[in-house]
Amino acid sequence: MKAVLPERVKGVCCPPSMPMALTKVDQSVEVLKALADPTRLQMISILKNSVAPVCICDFTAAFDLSQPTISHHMAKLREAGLVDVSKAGIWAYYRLASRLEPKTRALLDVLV
Amino acid sequence: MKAVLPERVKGVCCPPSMPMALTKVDQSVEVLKALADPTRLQMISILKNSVAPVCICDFTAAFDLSQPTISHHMAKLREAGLVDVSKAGIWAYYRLASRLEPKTRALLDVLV
DNA sequence: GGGAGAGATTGATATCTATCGATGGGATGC
DNA sequence: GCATCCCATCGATAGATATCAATCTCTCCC
Repeated sequence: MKAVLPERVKGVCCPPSMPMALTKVDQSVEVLKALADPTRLQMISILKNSVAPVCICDFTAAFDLSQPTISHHMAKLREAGLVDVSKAGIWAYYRLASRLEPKTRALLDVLV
Repeated sequence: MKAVLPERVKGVCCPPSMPMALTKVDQSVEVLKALADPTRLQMISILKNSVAPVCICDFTAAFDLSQPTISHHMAKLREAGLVDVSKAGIWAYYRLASRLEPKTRALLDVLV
């Protein structure tokens, strides 16, 4: 359990190299922020476990939140590229995005 | 591409069942919130790619942020159970938590 | 055309979060 | 003991976020 530590002198630090490209960090953070909310994570979970697109009115009925708030959360998921929307008459149907990045797909497979 | 939609009558919604337990949702959200920040995601990436524990002074030197801010971010990772700390004299060394939940481990494997 | 319903947008507000300066708590070394 | 260094914590503040009421847009139906 004893790990090898670098020789260290007072006031001298050894800045580690950054293994992740900054663009990749920002992309991942955008997706993580979209998922880091109980309502949105449950929405994604529901969509991932649904074979058919889900009417957003069903989410509004299921959660104890106002209609604008549900719409706001779904918009966040849309902006992050996680869901696609299709209109059918006066209803809006959402589903998991069909063209997800492989890494994002893997992330959702682990999460939900 | 045409999906089968449920028969729908005005004003009648079909609340979907919640596939995720609420406790699991909250646990996941806590980890996701800890990771949903560029600085913290890079910290985790660095720790995951390091064989030896990393002195927090090295993070302070690497990022363009004040020492209290670096300490604050690392505390967030600590509170989420993602990292362990060990003191060596006046230095604090951080490493990826040894007893990570399998799901959390899988999450990090996908992310970094 | 006009009324009604679904959903998105806007505006306002309260809460959370990231950041920094200042301070405190140990450990080291003189 | 006392000065110094590292790191955590506290206090304050600016910016981001979640939430709701009100409004707007679009579609459907009479």
